[in-house]
Order: sequence, then C-alpha cells, then structure tokens
Amino acid sequence: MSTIAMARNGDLRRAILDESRRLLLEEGYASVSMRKVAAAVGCTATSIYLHFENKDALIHALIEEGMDLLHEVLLEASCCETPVPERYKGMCRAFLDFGLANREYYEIMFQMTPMEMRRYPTEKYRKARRNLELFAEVLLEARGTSTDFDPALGSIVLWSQLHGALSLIHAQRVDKRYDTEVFIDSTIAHAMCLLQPASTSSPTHS
Amino acid sequence: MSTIAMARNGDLRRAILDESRRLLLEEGYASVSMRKVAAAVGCTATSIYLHFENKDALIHALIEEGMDLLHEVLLEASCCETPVPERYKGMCRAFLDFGLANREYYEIMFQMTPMEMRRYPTEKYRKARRNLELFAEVLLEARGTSTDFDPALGSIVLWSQLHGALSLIHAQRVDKRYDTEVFIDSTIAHAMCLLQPASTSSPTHS
Amino acid sequence: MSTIAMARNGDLRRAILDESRRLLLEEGYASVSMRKVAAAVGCTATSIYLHFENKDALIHALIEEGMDLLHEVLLEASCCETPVPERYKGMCRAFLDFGLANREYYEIMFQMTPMEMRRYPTEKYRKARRNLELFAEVLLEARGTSTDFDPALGSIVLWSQLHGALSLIHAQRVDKRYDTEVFIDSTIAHAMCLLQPASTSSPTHS
Amino acid sequence: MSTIAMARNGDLRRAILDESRRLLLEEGYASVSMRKVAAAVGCTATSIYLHFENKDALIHALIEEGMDLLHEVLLEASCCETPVPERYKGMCRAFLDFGLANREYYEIMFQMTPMEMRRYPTEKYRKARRNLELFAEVLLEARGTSTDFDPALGSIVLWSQLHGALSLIHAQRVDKRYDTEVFIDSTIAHAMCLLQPASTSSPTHS
DNA sequence: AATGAATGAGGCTTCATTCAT
DNA sequence: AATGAATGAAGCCTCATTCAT
Repeated sequence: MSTIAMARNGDLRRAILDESRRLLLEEGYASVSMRKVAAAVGCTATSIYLHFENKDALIHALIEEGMDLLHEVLLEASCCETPVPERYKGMCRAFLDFGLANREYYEIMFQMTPMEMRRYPTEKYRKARRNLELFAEVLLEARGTSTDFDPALGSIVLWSQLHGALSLIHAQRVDKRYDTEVFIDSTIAHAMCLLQPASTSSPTHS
Repeated sequence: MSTIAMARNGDLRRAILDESRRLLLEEGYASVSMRKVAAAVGCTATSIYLHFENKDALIHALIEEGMDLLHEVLLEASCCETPVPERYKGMCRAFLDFGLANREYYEIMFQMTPMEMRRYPTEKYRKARRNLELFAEVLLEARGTSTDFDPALGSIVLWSQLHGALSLIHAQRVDKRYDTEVFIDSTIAHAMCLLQPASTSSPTHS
Repeated sequence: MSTIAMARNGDLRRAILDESRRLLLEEGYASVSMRKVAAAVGCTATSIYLHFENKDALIHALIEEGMDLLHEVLLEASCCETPVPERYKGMCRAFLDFGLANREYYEIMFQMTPMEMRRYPTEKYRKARRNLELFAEVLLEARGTSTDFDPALGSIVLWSQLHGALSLIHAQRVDKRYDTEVFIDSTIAHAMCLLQPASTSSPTHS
Repeated sequence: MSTIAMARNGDLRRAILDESRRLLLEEGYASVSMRKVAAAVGCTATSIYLHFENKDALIHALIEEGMDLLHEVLLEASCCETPVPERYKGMCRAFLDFGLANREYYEIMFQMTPMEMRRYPTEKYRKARRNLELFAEVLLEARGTSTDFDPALGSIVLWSQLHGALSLIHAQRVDKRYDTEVFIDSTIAHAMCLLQPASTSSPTHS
C-alpha cells in the first residue's frame, strides 16, 4: 500500500480523479464508490474526503474535466478556417467521436438526472454552455439570424439530435443490422439540414 | 399496516407496478428498491417475489407496459387517413408527448443500459421494434426506397433525434430561456427534413 | 404445471421423496428447500406440508430410505455363505461403496448433528442400528466374545473407521496423490485387523 | 450497546473470533451468521467486514487457529523421547482429546465440505498437512518403508480412523451404552494395529 | 494530510411456515 | 387433497459518511 502511495507523490487529488475516471470508463458508474476509488488509488476512503466534500463533488469534478475535454475537442474542430459546411460537419463528428470514445464520461455529463445527483453547481453549467455556443456560432455564420431562425435554439436542437444518437448507441438500442459507422453517417447527414432553411414546399396544413 | 393492505383489495401485482412507477417518477431509478416498493405498497418485500421473479422482472414488466402504451399512441397517430406530412408530424408529436407525459416509463424504456439491468428479454424487443416500423412505413410512403434512402435506417435517425430531445428535457439540460413547447416545435421542424431528400447543392451563404 | 402434476398420478408423497433425493444428490443439501422441492415436483410448497409435517420430517424420511437402502446392501453382502474374512471384507466394501455412490445421502444419514436437525426420532434409530448388528454378527463369528472383545463395541469401532474414510473423501481432504481406490483398499486392509485379537507383542508400558 | 462495546476494549477482531467459536459450539455452523456474530459481540455486522473480508475469511481464520492449536498439541505429544508405541499412542490420544475438547474447531477444520465454503486457501492447507506428517514420521520409525507399507498413506488411514471416531461422537451417533472413554480406548487399540505389518495368515477361528 | 474504526441504512434475495379458500 | 397469498426472519454484503487520533 505504501508503495502505491509513494508513487503518487503528494498529489492525491489528482490520483483520485485519475482513478475515478479510469474506474468510470472501465467498470462503469456503479464502480465509482468511495471505497473502490480509494482502493484503486491506494489510500483510505476517508482521505478522499479531504479533497472532495462528498461523492457528488467528486463526480462534479469528473464532469467538469469531461466538459473541458469536450470543449478542447470542439474548439479544435471549430477554430480552423475550413468553410462552414465542412467545419460544421467536423464539429458534429468531433462531438460524436467524443461520445463514442468516452461512454461513461459522456453519461455522467449528459445523462444524469438532478435526481440522481445533487444538482451540478450553476456556475459550472456556464462552462458547459460554451460548447453549445460553438455550435451556435457556426449556425449563425451559415444562416444568420431571422424571425425564422434562432442560432442558439438551433444549437440546442442540433445538440439534442447528436445526443440522441449517442444515447441510443450507448444503450445498445440501435438495430444491429446497421453498423455504428453507417448510423453515425446518417445522423450527420440529417444534422446537415440545419444549415439550410426548411424547404418551403411541403407542410401545407397547420 | 392492515389498513393499507385493505386498501388494495386483491390486486397486489397492479399495486406493485403502480407504486414502482411512482417511485421511478418521483425519486429516480436508483430509488426503486424492493424494500421501498414494498413499503409504499404496504406489503412485505417478500410478497413482491410472489408476483415478480426478481427486481429485473419487475422493471421488465414496467417496460412492457410502457411499450404497449407507446404503441397504442403511435398506432392511433399513424393509422388515420391524413396526408403524409401531417401524419408524420402527428406521429412525432405523439412520441414526444408520450415521453413528456411518461418520464418514468420513458427512462426505463429507452435510457437504461444493459449493464444496469439484465438484458431485456429478446422476445420483448420485437414488441418494441413495432414502433420503429410505424415510423419506417410513413417514411417509405413519403420517400420511397432508393440507394440514397433506407426507410428503416431513417426511422432510427428520426427516433434518435426525438429521443435526444426528450432525454435532454428529462435531464433538465435544456436552457431555461426556451420554453419546452418552443424546443419541441423546433425539434419537430427539424424532424420534417427527413421527409425530403437532402438538398444536393451546397449551402449558399458562404 | 398441470402436466407434471398429472404425471405423478396421485402419489404426491412418493414424488416429493423422489425429487428431494434427486435434489439432494445432484445439487446438495442446500438445494433441498421446500420451495425447490415443490418446484421440481410440480406442486406448491404448501402441498408438501400435507404429506410431511415440516422440513425435518421430510429429511427424516429421506434418512429412513437411506438406512433401508444401506441395510439391503449390507444384508446382501452378509447373508451369503462365503467364509468370514471374505464376507467381512465384502461388507466393508459394500458400506464404502454405498457412501461413495450416495454422498449427500450419506451425509444426512451420518453427518448431521442434532443441532442442525430436530433429533431423528428414537424409534427410527433402531432401524439404523440393524446395520451395526450385521457387523457385530460377523465379528462375533470371527472372534467370539471374551473379556478382551465385545463384538458390539467392535462393530462401532469398525463403523467409525469406515465412516472416517468416507467423511474425509467427501470433504475432499484426502491427499490427491492417492487415488480413492488406493485409499479405500488400505482402509479395508486396516479394518481387517479387527478380525484378529490385538497382537500381544508390542505395547509394554501401560 | 455502548456498555457491551466498552467491554471489548480495542480488540474487536479477537472478540469476533471468540464469539464465532462460541456460536459454532453452541448453535452449530448454520448459526454462525454475520448478524448473529455482530449481535453477540456488540458491534454492527458492517464492522466485521473491517476485520474479515467476508464470512469465509472469518471461518478460515478460525480454521487456521484450530490448525495451529492442534499442531501444538501434536508436536508436544510427538517430540518427546518416549519409545515408539507409547509415543504413537500418545499422539492418537492427543488428537482425540483435541477433537473432544474443541468440537467447534474440529468441525470446521475437518468436516466442512468445499461446497459449503469457498475452498480453504491452498497455502493454508500446507499448514494442515504438517499434522499428518507427524503421524507419518512415527509410522516410518515403527515400520520403515516397504512395498507393503507407505507411511504417508498409513498416516491418512490412521487419521481417517481417528476422525471417524470423533465425527460419530460429535454427531452423537455412538450407542449410549458405551461410555465415550471406552469407545476412545477401543479406537486407540484398533489404531495400534497400524504399527505392525498385517498378519499374513488368515484368521484362525473359522 | 491522512488514517482506522465504526456506523446505520439499505441493497437483493431465500427460507420455512401459516391461513383462508 | 391442494392451492395462492402472505409473512417475518434472516442470509451476505456494500455504501457514504463521521469521528477521534
């Protein structure tokens, strides 16, 4: 035990976060218990409380890390000088890839209900919202603002669509006949619609 | 205790299902425990096992009820003779309304991971798939089949989008500045895109 | 369920005993629970109580059957006209074979302490004792009665030795280097000593 | 509750072991449950898990204590300079006395089936085997090694005989007409046979 | 900054048994 | 002769958290 403790060189907080994330990703949310994290990190459960007020605070910290990671990924996809459709597509793909590669991370970030978790502190939500703003920006660039189109609202719609795709994939609800790759491509194709005004043709009634 | 027991004359199974749903709605999945359900219903935990083999079987029964309910709703929205775009829109709205009105059902039906729950028995999945088929049918009617479009795949994409919207609403992740009604309308508007072939031209605005 | 019930043709008591024995032998004592027996037999747990006062009574009945079975086996080995040493050896082997072939049976017959089980009714013990008497008889025939030798006591000593061998085998405590067959043979060889007066040679002190 | 807790100042582990043994002795193995032990010792069931990984680990600890105790007793009986027959007899008696005086230990040490208990860790079996080796040594000294006699095998046969005697006594299966003392003496007398080659001649009395 | 001991609540599940029908 | 509904006790175990050191 002391050897493990030695290895982490004083930065217990860091070690706790790392092991929590590893446990989350490798063994699922149920394995992120104070005891198991402590065991993995080589310290006492009690020690965790010196660095995190309680389990929720630990989870919140993980969520924050996830949000930052996602933000980096999206920033990179959005700040380049590629033309709008490609950039938009790249951002969608970046979001989806992040969700696919970090299932459990993604779930605590976006799937958890306030009921299951003391509410994620409000000030941190702002950080999360930056990601949406990146989507809003590219939508603004593509379609401008009009009475017909609100980029902020559009970004939420887009996000919800991408989120839905990830959510079903994670829950293994997508028909196995379709490869994840195929489904992802169709999802992106559908998301591209948001770059253009709705076609005026069809909806007659209403 | 006997007074409570009196209250549910005879149909304990029904009472268990109802209380489970209520707990699910009011306190979240983690709170649905055999003990709590028993307490809520006014019987022993053991008694639950007379009606359900184990906790999973109880959850599965709820899922099945939800699936049936959803199917009814969608059938009604789909079988009428209204023209395609209206019908399609009606089905989307029916799905969303179902999700909004039955969060407790919806979450166990579509949000739960196989890891959290012994897999939902395969034969029951077939029942669940009927709902997707209704969507596929209307998409087929609207767009036919082509190398560019697979109605079955389209129905999954549609479903995933609607699901994403519900999922974020349930998780209370949608910006409060937007009324749920507004978000729902935009969601449906976006879903309408699937009725038409993707525009071949690149977007015009830059 | 009714088909199974049909199959047993009114003799539920017999079916219960048969399934209990099967469960005992195939799945171990822990699997002999009223519910499991009932499930195996295709009736209600309650029904068992119509035929057996309680679980102990059911176990007692099994024990009795076991005792009878063992008695048959020993009778056959003892009543023939073979000369004493062979007959004696045959009886030992019959006892050991019975124990090897009916592990769980054997354990409820001889291993269970009164603590684990309401005491086996006294009148039934008499039945059990018949088996010892067969051993006593052959010992009497071989060595007669003297101040040095009491056949009844000798039969208990013999029985305890054979029992010890079976008990260790059942508990898988015999060194794996020795084949069960080899160990059994040595056991019998040692048991043969009882046919002869203790050698006067060695024990000097005391 | 605090008064009981007071009583065991500091050594909870010891108290748990002691109370487990007492329960084992007084109520049998089936009654050794985490809850009962906790109640007897005056702590929470949870607390037991601070000292023992699970129920098996607790039982294993008891077994180990028993093994050590038995080894001490046998060592003392075997290391003295008394001549072989006396020494051998002393060891037999020591083993039997240990079993009589420590039924609770003895039963978990030698009676328990792997099915009832996750297998006793292999490395601890080595400790148990030392006891057999003491018997093998004295048999070797008495009879040497030959094609007719394998001291190791002989020690197992001896052990099984002694074990059988104890097992029947514990299960209260020995006819009450015979005093335990008398039965024990006969057992030892029979065990003495192992010190000498089996007589080659067939028994004389018909 | 960290630990070890302890707790109380609660998780799912199985059991033998009873009672009214 | 048989059932179905129900119970209360108990099984093992894990959790987040606290407190004294």
